[in-house]
Amino acid sequence: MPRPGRNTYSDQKPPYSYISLTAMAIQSCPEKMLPLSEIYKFIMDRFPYYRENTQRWQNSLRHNLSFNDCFIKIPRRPDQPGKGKFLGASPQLWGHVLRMAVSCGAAKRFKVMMTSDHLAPSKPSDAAHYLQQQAKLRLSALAASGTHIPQMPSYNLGVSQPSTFKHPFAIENIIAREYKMPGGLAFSTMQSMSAGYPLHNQLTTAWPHMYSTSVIDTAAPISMASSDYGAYGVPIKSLCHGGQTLPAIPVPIKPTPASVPGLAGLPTHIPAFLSNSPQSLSPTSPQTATSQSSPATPSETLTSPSALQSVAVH
DNA sequence: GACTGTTTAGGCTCGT
DNA sequence: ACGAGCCTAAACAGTC
Repeated sequence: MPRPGRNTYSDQKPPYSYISLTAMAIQSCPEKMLPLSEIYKFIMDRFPYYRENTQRWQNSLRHNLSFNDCFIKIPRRPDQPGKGKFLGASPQLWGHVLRMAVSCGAAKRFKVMMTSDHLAPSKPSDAAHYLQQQAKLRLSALAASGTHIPQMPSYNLGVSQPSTFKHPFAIENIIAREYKMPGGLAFSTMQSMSAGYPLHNQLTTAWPHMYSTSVIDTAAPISMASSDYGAYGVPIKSLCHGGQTLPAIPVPIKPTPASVPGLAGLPTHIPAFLSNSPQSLSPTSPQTATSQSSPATPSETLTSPSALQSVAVH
């Protein structure tokens, strides 16, 4: 099978949702946040498909970013004039991935997108099974770290056998080709997200005067299985933000509803553990600097059912 | 004026 | 048939 190069996928529409594409762009950036224009650039640079009809897909992308709460918007610093805010990943992205696994929506879409090429020898169900496996691993890891983990009786996260599925469209396969750290660690940007909550990085970058480095979460990175990629190749550990503090400044893109259809069986406090309270995971910093002054409290932002609902494959 | 962000509406595909 | 998820188009308001 030919090794896919940067342009191998050429003009075919990538099997990614706009959410995934945006996540890729954000993760490719060391600051873990990008303005909209840079996200456009990232997508067009890597996916020739998106070099055409820019108005169409960019409008769709903006729609998704606005409609969904997988991303947070970080205001520009006063010394960073420009249009629009910076976009950063929110823990809802993990909920997005988890829900994909639960609903097998990833497999559904994956089947559609991949059956026509030679890139996905795995069964479509493997993607969903793998996501479930990774969700289970994440839950187990959080349990081991002492974080309260609610029961999830409505969801079968158990998988007998982890899949070795790795999609050539995997984010790291795309990003790593160009985003290697000086030390040659190709995936260090991914791992940095798994080791610490990217929001901290985002916020200290955007508002260094507000976010002291003392709030860096020192919780150990969660050890994942050898393969950490879900459907679409989205590296789950980079999306779930295990072991993080939760700055309060980010506001949900849209108000989170009190209840979300489709998550009826899900305990409403699940996002609380996904977000990992500072108390449980940031011993050196019981409270983030601004957790009291934010217009949107972490609980409002991250513990609503919508945190897991988010937007599937958008 | 161009860009950004939000909202509404409709269409398509797929699973139930 | 129906609902869910996703994509696209369009309109509008705000910002730079």
